[in-house]
Amino acid sequence: MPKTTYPRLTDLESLAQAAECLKTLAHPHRLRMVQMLIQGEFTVGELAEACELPSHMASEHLRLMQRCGLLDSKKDGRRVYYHVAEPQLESIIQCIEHRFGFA
Amino acid sequence: MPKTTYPRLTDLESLAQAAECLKTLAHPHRLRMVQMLIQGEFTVGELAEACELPSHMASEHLRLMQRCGLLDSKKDGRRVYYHVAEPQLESIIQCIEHRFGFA
DNA sequence: TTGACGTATCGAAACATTCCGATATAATTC
DNA sequence: GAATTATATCGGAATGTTTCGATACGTCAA
Repeated sequence: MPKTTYPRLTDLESLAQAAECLKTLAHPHRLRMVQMLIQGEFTVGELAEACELPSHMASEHLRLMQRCGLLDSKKDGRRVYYHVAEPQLESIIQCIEHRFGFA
Repeated sequence: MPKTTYPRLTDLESLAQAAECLKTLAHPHRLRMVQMLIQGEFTVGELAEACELPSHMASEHLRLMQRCGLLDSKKDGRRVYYHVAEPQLESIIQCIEHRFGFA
């Protein structure tokens, strides 16, 4: 008797990578930062102010998102501008916005 | 001099709710379960086997996803069938699959 | 070249998540 | 009703995340 057949399964290693990105995104302040960054570049200080955070904490959140490839940054004098690096990020945010009725 | 203008910001409470859902989804075994469930109903045992997990752990993962509204379940005898409750879940998974090149 | 500014890093406390063995419940079979 | 099967819950150890004050670094202006 044959075993139950399942849908094709993605290997757990790829899923773990996806999960890490998602986990990084799954934070209210980080979601707000990404919502802003989808519309353009902002500095650490601007993102911090929008999230009502001390800027050293904004910096830390941004570092995490940069580390997993969601964002990138460029320096201009003593400011650092962050921007979206992952093209798919906008669609994911749109799904989320659509789901939760804000937008 | 006027303050910098930012994009309209979603309130942090809604973002926190979205973040909680995302965090729940952000786990390799849970992603695999959801990938399966998008294609139909499965029991705890089937999902556990597909993830190579003891079934009491699958049960726990499923409980978490049910608690935040991603899944729902129905009982049939001593088996419990889980299925997708959140319609937007499929699009989110598609974004992720598209991003990571599996699918 | 001193002081202020914008950003980043460090270390530790507080908190949350994951995993697992043990145990419990509920439905079925013998 | 005793044993078996499928699922769920409990408690705790291990691990990871978040936050925050303190501090450091690079850049700019005076």
